[in-house]
Formats: sequence, structure tokens, C-alpha cells
Amino acid sequence: MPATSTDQVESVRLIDVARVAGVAPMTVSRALNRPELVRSDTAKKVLDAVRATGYVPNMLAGGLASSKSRLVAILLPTIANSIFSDTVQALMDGLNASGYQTLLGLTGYSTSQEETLVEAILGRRPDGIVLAGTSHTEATVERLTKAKIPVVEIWDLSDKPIDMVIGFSHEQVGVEVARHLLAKGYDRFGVVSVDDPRGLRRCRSLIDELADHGKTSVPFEVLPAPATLRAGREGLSRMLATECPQIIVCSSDTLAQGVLAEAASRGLNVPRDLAVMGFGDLSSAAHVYPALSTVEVDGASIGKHTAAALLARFAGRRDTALAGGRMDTGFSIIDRESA
Amino acid sequence: MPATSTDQVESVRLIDVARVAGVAPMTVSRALNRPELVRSDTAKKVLDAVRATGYVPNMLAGGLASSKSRLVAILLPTIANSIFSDTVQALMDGLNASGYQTLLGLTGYSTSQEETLVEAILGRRPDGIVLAGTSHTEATVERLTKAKIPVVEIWDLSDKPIDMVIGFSHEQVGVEVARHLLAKGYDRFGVVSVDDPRGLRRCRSLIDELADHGKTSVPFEVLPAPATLRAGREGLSRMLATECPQIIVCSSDTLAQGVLAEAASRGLNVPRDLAVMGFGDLSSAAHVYPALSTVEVDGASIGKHTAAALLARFAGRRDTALAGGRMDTGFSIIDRESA
DNA sequence: CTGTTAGCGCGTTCAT
DNA sequence: ATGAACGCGCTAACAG
Repeated sequence: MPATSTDQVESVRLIDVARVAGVAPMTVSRALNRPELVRSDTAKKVLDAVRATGYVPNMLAGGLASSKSRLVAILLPTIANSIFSDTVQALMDGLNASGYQTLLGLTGYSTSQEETLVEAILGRRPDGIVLAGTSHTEATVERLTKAKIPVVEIWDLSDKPIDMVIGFSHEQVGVEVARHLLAKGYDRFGVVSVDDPRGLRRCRSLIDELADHGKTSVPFEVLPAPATLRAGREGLSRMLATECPQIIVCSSDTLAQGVLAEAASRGLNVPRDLAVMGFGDLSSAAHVYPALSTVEVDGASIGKHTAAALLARFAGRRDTALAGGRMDTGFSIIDRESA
Repeated sequence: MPATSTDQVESVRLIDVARVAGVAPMTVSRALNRPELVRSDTAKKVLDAVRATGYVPNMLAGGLASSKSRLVAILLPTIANSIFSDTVQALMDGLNASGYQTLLGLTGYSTSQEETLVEAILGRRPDGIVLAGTSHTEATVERLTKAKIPVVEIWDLSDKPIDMVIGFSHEQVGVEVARHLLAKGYDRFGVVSVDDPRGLRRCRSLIDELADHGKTSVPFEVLPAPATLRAGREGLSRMLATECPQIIVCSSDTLAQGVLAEAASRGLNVPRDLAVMGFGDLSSAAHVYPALSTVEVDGASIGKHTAAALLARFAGRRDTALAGGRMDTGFSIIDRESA
């Protein structure tokens, strides 16, 4: 079989391109990574040689030599729940545009699994790490601190961030939802949550605030993570077995959709017979179910700011928007029910 | 400030661990990667030294030296749609357990974006690549072929796979749904899809099959990807502006949920006034909305088989379950409506 | 603007 | 069972 010019039995190296282009290997490297340092006509010769040979730079070698991997790791509890999807999308878009790629790790809401993943991932010498949440094992924090790379904790706040934090206060969500609903005159509350740390904090904070206003013993159903439609149905079923709330507050939008489904199958009119409140990002249920109130978080904005903060650091700058290493992106309560 | 024993101003290397353990660097490498080749007492010395120094192996250097990156790349259209989440979860779990990590790439349903990502990702010298779908640019196929690494195309089938394929026939889904619904006596159909290649193929195949049975001019609404609840609402709204179908077939479960929401807001009883059919994986809507029929795909199984196929190849074996490089995981129609 | 030298941190290969 | 020499493919630092 005749070999074509782009056959690649043994992988093409920088030196092969240099030979074809008639320049030194270093010039090829520069033409590819810092084109502003070479004359445009030699750059052209190099690029022609790259195309002719089908050269693909070996970033393992490049990373080893330069101590820059152009890799960012993202650790999430799960991707089953879509709550982080806008964030991840925006983050990856921002990073990709600057030539960075993303290592994904799934922690399953377990800090010990996160610890294992962090150790494995640090072996890749990522240029930065993004963690969902601000609760980690001591070992995780220590390793991350020693790694001396930018770390962004997202979707939460913290008094002592490892490095940078971009998120909002889940306690404040709970408090504001409680006050909002009390102001609307609700008296009998029910809370349904999955067993995820931030969701639980939102719900507990809400329950505490209700207690401060005289509403004690608010019924509270907790289901195993991750949040699914089925968990929402199950949560409402259990709740209605013994209670008769006017409004159900859910730890996430997916859960709220499950509650809506269960309510529908029982012939309940939402919000007349039962009001429902969810929590999620902008692309989710709030704009679809008119009867559903929701706390909305702009997940894409978190991702965008995270990418910007990391890229600023990679460029040796400090993101000016991140005063004190911390940025509160806020949230808003969208009220759709009319009870 | 006094330095503790685990300070890591300059990163700890293999040679540092060797010095502390009183052995040669090579012995440390073996103790870590092939423990069966060293005596257990020297292995212990090494492990103690690793802990004392806080050593984290540099996988860039290791990968360069061994030509094994222990990295697998996954390319998906998006993570907004949860349809792939079970697959990704199962795949990552299987891979992680064997020390592999995952690079994530989002193609946004664009083959040219996929091409760009493939090129960038091949620079990391991944040990394997997983692609959602079997439709790619010529350049993508050529690069992947030349890379000489295991490639798994998932969630679809193909007559000429790049390497391995694990999925099912989307045309067959359409045909079987059509026959199923015809057998149930439906006469007036409506189809709502998002603009995603596989979803469109399912729907077109269904429409063709309906035409073969005399049902021509089936109304067909196509909305921009990704599939969201809102798109589903919009799809039904447009459909009902001019048509009066008995059943709406949707290209995905998320879309179907949007259709359900719109139906509910119009006071339509599902399935009495309007039946709805979705498509998705096992964790989704079918088990929650009793009135919703669904084509169910076991996404977790696809992920599990994909991990197994890759790991078999890494070990130099050929996965026996993958006869001819191709595995059809099938799907099933879950019928919930009672019209 | 371009080339040369040296070495990133590790695993392969061979020797012991 | 352990060690020494070498090179993986690339870029930093310096020289010209």
C-alpha cells in the first residue's frame, strides 16, 4: 500500500515539522505558541509543514517542559441534576476560548470521594481547580493550598475560602424565602429536600426562620440524593400522609417538578389547593410552570465569572471583580403563585 | 515561620521520595505502579516516604515517559439535557475505578466544533475517546483513525464505525413507536422535536412509517436545541394553533415534560384529551407521570459497557461482548397512557 | 528574529 | 529484587 503524505505510523514530532519547514525546532514551537515572535513568512512555512505532516503537539511534553498544563479540573457532586449545567457550560466555553481544557470529576456529594479525586487530579498538574461547594476535608484543603494553583469554590460562600469563592449564601436563601412566604400570609408549611449539603442548609435555614416567627414543628421530608422527579413525588406523598400544608418548599427545581406531578396525579390544583416553591437556575422550571414560585440563581453567570477569574490569574493578574477573593452573585425570588 | 516536614515550596519529585526512603528513584516508581515487583518491606519504606513528603506523582512526566496518559476524553453535545447523565456517570465510575480520568468536551451538536475539540484533545494523548453519536466530519474520522487509540461511538449505531459502537438504532425507535401507536388505534398524530440530529432521525423515521400506513402530512414542529421544558411548551402551543392531534410524540423526555406542562396549563387532561409520548433514559419522567408513555433507553448500561470495552482494550484484550466492534443495547417502549 | 543547549520528571531497558 | 543510564517531546534561557 502506497503511503500518503499524511500517514502517521510513528507519531509526528516537533522536530519532524522543523525538518520539513527547514527551521529549528524552537522556531516551530514559537510559531505555534507565540506567533508574534516570528516573522510572518517563517510562520507560514511552519504552518504549511504542520499541515503537510499532520502534526498534533504533544501537550504532555509541552506541559512538562513549561509547567503549564492548560488544564482546569472541575469537581461536581453529580451531573444528573441539571442545576450546575449552565455553570459548567459557561465555564467551559470561557476556558476553551483561551485554549484550556477541562478535567471532570464527580464527587457524589462525598467529601472523602472529593479528597481522592483531588489527589488524583493534582497529579495532572492542572493550572486551576473549580470545586462545587465550600465544605471539604482538611486533607483536601491542605493539598489544594500546597498546590499553589488558583482554586475557585463555587455555588456557595465561605468565611475562609481556600482561594477564591463565587457564589451566594444558602442560609440567606432560606431566610428570604421564609420571610417572603410569611408576608404572603402562608400559615401551614411543608419542606421537601434531598440529602445534599447545600439543599439541606437552605431548608434548615428556612425552618429556623419560620420558627423565629412562631411556626414551629414544620414537617420536613428528606430524600436521598440526587434530586429526581421521582424523589419529588415520593416527598409529597409522604408529606400528605400525615400533614396538610398550604405550601411545599423544595430544595431544588427538579424536586419541585416531581411535587407538581404528584399534586397533578392527586387532582390537586396548584397553587389553589397547594402552592409549590422551587430552587434552581434560570433555564429551568420557573418559566414553564406558571403556578410554581422559584428562587432563581444565574448559574451561567457563576460559570462566566469563574472562567474570567481563572484566566485573569493565569495571565498573572488578579480579577478586579473578586474583591477579597470573594464574589456574591446573588439570587432572586420569582413569585408566580397567586394564593 | 518554621517549616513543617510537609512544606512544598518546590514540588516534591520522585527523587526526593527516593532520598527519604533510602532507595533508588526507580524503586519508588515500581513501589507505586507495580508493587508486586518490590519486596513488601521496601514498599513500606517507600509509602512512608511518600506520606512524609506529600509526594504527588507528576502524570505529565509519567505519561510522556510511558506513552500512557490514563486519560479518556468524552465528547457530548451538551450536559444541559440530562439524557446522557446516566451514561457519563457509569462511564466515569468504571474508568475511575481503574485509575483513568476524564476530559470533557462539549460540542453543542456541531460536528465542526467536535472537529476542533478532537484536535485539541488529541494533543493530550488520551488513551481512549468516547464520542456521542456516529456522525462526524471527515477530518475528525481521519484524525481519530490515525491516532490509533480505542474510539467508542455511543448512543447510536453505524455501518462503518471508526472503531467500536455501543448504542441502538434511532430509525428503529421511530418505526416501532409508529407501529405501537397505530396498533393502539391513534389516528391524528403530532410530532415535536428539537433540532438535534438523533432526535430528528427518530421523528422522521416515525413520520415515514406513519406515511407507509396512510398517515401523510403529520404536523411536525422543530425547535432549537437544547431540549428544555420551555421548548416543549412552545412546541405544543404552535402545534395546537393549527392542528388537533390525539397524541404528541416528542424527541425527548424533557420536551415531553414541557408538553405536559403546556397541556396542564390549558386544562387538557392527559391522556384523555391529549396523549404524550417521550424518549429518555431510565431515571427520567416515565416513572413519574403515569399518563406519559416513553421509549426508555438504559443509559447507565451504555456507560458501563463503554468503560468495559475501553478497559479491555487498554489491557490489550478485545471485549468479547463487542462482536464486530458493535453492540446494540436496545430500548423499550413503556406504555402508560390508556386511550 | 532565530538557533543552541539543557533539562522538565518520569518509565523503559538493561545490568546487577 | 534493585539500580544506572537514557530518552520521551517539548520549551526556558541564553546566545547570536
